[in-house]
Amino acid sequence: MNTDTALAALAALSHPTRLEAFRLLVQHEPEGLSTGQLVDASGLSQSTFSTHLAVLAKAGLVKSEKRGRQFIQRAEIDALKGLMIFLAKDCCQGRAELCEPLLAELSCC
Amino acid sequence: MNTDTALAALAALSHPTRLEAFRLLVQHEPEGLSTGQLVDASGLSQSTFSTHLAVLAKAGLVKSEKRGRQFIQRAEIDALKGLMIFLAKDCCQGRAELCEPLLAELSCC
DNA sequence: AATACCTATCGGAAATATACGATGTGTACG
DNA sequence: CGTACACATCGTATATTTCCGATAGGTATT
Repeated sequence: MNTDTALAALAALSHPTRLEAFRLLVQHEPEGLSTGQLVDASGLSQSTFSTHLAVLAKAGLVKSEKRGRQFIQRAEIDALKGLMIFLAKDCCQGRAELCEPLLAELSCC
Repeated sequence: MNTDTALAALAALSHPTRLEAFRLLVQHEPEGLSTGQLVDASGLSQSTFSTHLAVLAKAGLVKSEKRGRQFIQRAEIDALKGLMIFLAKDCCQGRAELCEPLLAELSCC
């Protein structure tokens, strides 16, 4: 993950609607949710949510798969992993002492 | 870290200038850098950078400490850690199988 | 073929973010 | 005390984001 990709992912997740949608999709891995289900959950208009979804897709955080006449959306866990590694490397580049407590807390889950 | 705090951190880091400044500060832990040094590194005007710095500070990612007539800025590693745990919990909430490969790659650093 | 359904895109209005120079506030130095 | 310095804030112009309704483009159903 390069800087531009990380910036796109951070910007995509920095909006309440998109963060909530992404979290919802992660919770529903690996089955995914249809776009309509996500629209309903968001409470926004269909068109507005569609643009939000496009932002998540462009950032590589969500992939869609055609299923009959609807689209099933799925969270890209690898993209989240990439973003976290990008952030972690900020503090780990040759400074393991900064990262150790981070890894210790992460291993709780 | 609650959702609002995470959103503020994500938004703060989603701008090239602010992400770069934060990474610079992480690299200079624990000594920190003066605001002026950060302004110079950014290439932006002093006032513009000051507002960017305020965003990082409001998100809790940077703390400043008065040092003579200048301010020393320091990265809050704990805030980064909190954000990463917030993101990790999205995929770990009772789904350890999603998180294992993440932790495996993170332990590299 | 006609219709109903699901989602994307267009057009436009309102809100927010971003940038700068100018100015204000406080601190050290002579 | 006066001056130079370090940083924040104000005022303002521009760009971007966000939202909606309306419309377009496919896909299944009848």
